[in-house]
Amino acid sequence: MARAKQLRSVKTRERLLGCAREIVSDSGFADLRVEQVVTAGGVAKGTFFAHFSDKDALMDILIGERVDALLDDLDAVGGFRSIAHVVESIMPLLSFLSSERYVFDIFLRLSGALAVEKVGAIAKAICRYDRILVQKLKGGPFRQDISAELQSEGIQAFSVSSVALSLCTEHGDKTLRDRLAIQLQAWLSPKQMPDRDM
Amino acid sequence: MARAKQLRSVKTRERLLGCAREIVSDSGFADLRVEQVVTAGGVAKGTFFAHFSDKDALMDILIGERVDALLDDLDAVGGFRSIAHVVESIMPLLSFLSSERYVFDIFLRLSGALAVEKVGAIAKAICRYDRILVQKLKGGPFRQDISAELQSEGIQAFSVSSVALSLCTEHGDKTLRDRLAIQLQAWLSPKQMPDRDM
DNA sequence: CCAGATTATTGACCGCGGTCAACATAGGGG
DNA sequence: CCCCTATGTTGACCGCGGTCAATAATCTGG
Repeated sequence: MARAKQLRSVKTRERLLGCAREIVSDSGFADLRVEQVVTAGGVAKGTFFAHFSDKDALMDILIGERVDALLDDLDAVGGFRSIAHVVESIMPLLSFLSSERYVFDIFLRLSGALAVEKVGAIAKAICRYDRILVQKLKGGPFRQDISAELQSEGIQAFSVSSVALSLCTEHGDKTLRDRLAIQLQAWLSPKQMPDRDM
Repeated sequence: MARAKQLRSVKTRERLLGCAREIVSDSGFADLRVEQVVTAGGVAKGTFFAHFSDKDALMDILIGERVDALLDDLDAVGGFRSIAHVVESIMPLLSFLSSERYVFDIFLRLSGALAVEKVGAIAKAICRYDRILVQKLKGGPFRQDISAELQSEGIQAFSVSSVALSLCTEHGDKTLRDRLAIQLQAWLSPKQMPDRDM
């Protein structure tokens, strides 16, 4: 018979999460060490891994909640009115993802569900992101020949590639935004007359 | 005065590379250990890092040369004649990238030049990939409202996102190919009448 | 052929993520 | 109240990537 989780345990977990958040806000995600967290939390190393399967699982939570907060903002804006509106709306999220290479790496690695059961915070957030995009794309002033779902897929694909590029070339948000705007223009509002049936 | 690289050194490096290739062909990229390589090569661990800045640098070479070989095949086909032709042409590359999660991770991490000087094999290969795509897209039966360069960017973005998704959901190439085909159809041959000026 | 200067190699050592058998601390019947 | 069992916690230990001062091998000019 499974017994309920003890209060002591949840408190330990919350304490570790709190310490981790503090460390991240002090020195960023990439420099966080598990040792730091357990020292700050006053527990042994093993305890950490009793609460989180690995370091990535902690990062999944920390980054996932950040993304989720940014999605709250995104959710608050109305339906998309233009390409520029789309770009402006998702830029905060992309800025966060490109703020640290490590964050982007984690995000990509944990973006999908590895197994059906172990869907993490980031994976959940991405599903939510997709739902939000689809909802705001519906009825938007964009191409009608493909579904909002497919439009959303494209936005995500271009977003990821733009962030990846911006991390490589070490340019700022400016380049990211401009490149994305061009790509989304071509994706969401193609100007082609379909003269040929190809 | 800088002295020339000694023959012994080149031979050591080549031996390490050879051993590494063997190990990879035996047990894949992810399971390769630096210790394995140096043991097989009959040198000390430090020697490895005298020849490669880190393990990633070795992977960059090994994966880069694989990609380059696949690009040779791609280069051999003529200009793109259809969406299906594009998909079939690049599928070998995408299959390789999705063969191991580790390979894809390395590929993404090293896909851009971190510094201007240290452009690795993978980054070079991607540049070549882009050039090849652009060349084969020019004059293709696709949309005319955007440049071949932009078309190529989109293909790369959709490719990456398709591979990433296929790694998460653990489906085979089939799903990857189908999803990519749909996305590229919408990207390269939009069916929209531009009735509105948006 | 030798001496000094460069380059190549060595292996003990470190940092850090992750493991695990042993131990501590709760609950819940009897 | 005590014992039993499930749950929590511990810290020594491991694997593996990466470092570096010391040593060996090689080259070059005199």
